[in-house]
Amino acid sequence: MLQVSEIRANKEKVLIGLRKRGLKEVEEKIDEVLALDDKRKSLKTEMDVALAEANQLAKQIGQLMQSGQKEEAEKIKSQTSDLKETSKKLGGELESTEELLTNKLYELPNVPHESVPEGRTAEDNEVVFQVGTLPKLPESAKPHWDLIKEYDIIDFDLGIKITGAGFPVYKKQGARIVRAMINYFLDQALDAGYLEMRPPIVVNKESGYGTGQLPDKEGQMYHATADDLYLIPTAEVPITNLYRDVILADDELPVKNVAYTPCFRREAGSWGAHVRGLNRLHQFDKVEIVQVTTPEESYKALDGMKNHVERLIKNLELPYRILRLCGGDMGFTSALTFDFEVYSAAQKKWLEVSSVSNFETYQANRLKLRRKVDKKTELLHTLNGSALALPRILAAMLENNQTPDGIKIPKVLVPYTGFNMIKK
RNA sequence: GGAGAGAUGGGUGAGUGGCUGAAACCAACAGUUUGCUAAACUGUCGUACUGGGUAACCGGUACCCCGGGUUCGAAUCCCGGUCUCUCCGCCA
Repeated sequence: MLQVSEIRANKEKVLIGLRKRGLKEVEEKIDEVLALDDKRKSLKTEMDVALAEANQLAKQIGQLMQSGQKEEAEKIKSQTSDLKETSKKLGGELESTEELLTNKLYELPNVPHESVPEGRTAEDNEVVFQVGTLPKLPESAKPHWDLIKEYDIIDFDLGIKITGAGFPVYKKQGARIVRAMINYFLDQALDAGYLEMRPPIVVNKESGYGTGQLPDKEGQMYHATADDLYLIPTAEVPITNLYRDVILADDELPVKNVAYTPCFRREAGSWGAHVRGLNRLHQFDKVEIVQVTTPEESYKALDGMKNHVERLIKNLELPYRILRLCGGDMGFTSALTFDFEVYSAAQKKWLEVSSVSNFETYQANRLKLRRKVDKKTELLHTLNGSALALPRILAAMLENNQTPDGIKIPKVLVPYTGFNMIKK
């Protein structure tokens, strides 16, 4: 969530930024927040005065009682009831004002970085890199949903039987490739200096709010209502929340964590051809990298993460492009996001396989994730990126690497799979 | 699931309703002493909001798991909730 102090100090910048997202009535919303904050402050001041006076009187009564001056004490007691009433009334108003303010702040997305292009939809994203030539497959080339049947490596019908649509069962060489990729991605992250974590894959409400999935995307998460827990849509949620309510020392920074987890997404409202095969699932595997760092370092860290992801995709020998997301397409909590897409040559489609973002202080503010600078506390910056999400990588790999003899496995994965070709 | 115990600052842990934002100890930080290390000594040592000041800083309020209540006054008493631990049961 945005900081009111920031909004106040840099109102113009905030307005310009939020307009880039195509947010309606930005100025009204900002002014409303500022007005509520003013109201909050004056109520607080007023209440503090009343409370201070009441405390003062209570102290006096205590002293009088102890020295046995009961009548004097009783006299003062009668003065306190007014104060009590006013502070109670002000307290109530203050509480409702604060609640309203927080709700308004929850509705404001992060302010995009200045490099974020204006725009509404994915069409407006800026392609910052794209490989020179895209692979051309013969006419007989098959999309991955046909290939997985042919080679019997993923079974959607079995998934439907035991769970439902969008929950595939990986089989035989398919299962082994998934395991190989997870290990390869984790090892690569370890080499890059990330510490491996293995978090729970269900989280409580507080964690949902901490990283901003709640209240914004309530409907996108599976909710285990009996215990009021949520299945994670990404490892970002448990990992970043490890640092909720934490004040980090300088020598603990930067935090670099990597985690493999399954991810669960309801994908309510998704339908049609673009969800075919592995393109969009309710459960999938992902290795996620997370960093916590200082405001000075965070964009350098973002670059580092971007390079890491790029290296992974290159090593997998997949054609790819990098997009700088436009204001309208960027996630609610992000200040700057790079998407990585690989080209899936039989579908002739670009598939998003990674999203690398800097959230600046937006998450840290909700998380209360800070460091000490001199004697003051300061919000840190959080970042994360997929490195990588597996199913679409697999889809592109299957399609692009199909040959009459089978499907080739990229060289870097062979030590992990133990085979270099998927065969019937 | 059954029974019991508990929740206090970075940690351990004290706390008769007013003198407690909170003892003491440990850790941490700064300094003195010291050839170095160690030891000893001195000091600092929570967070948020808020008023004043360029600032160092000074003042106010709140916070002893959370939410209510009693009281002039609550870490302390009462009610409700959450969580943790121990034992038993069940179980990968």
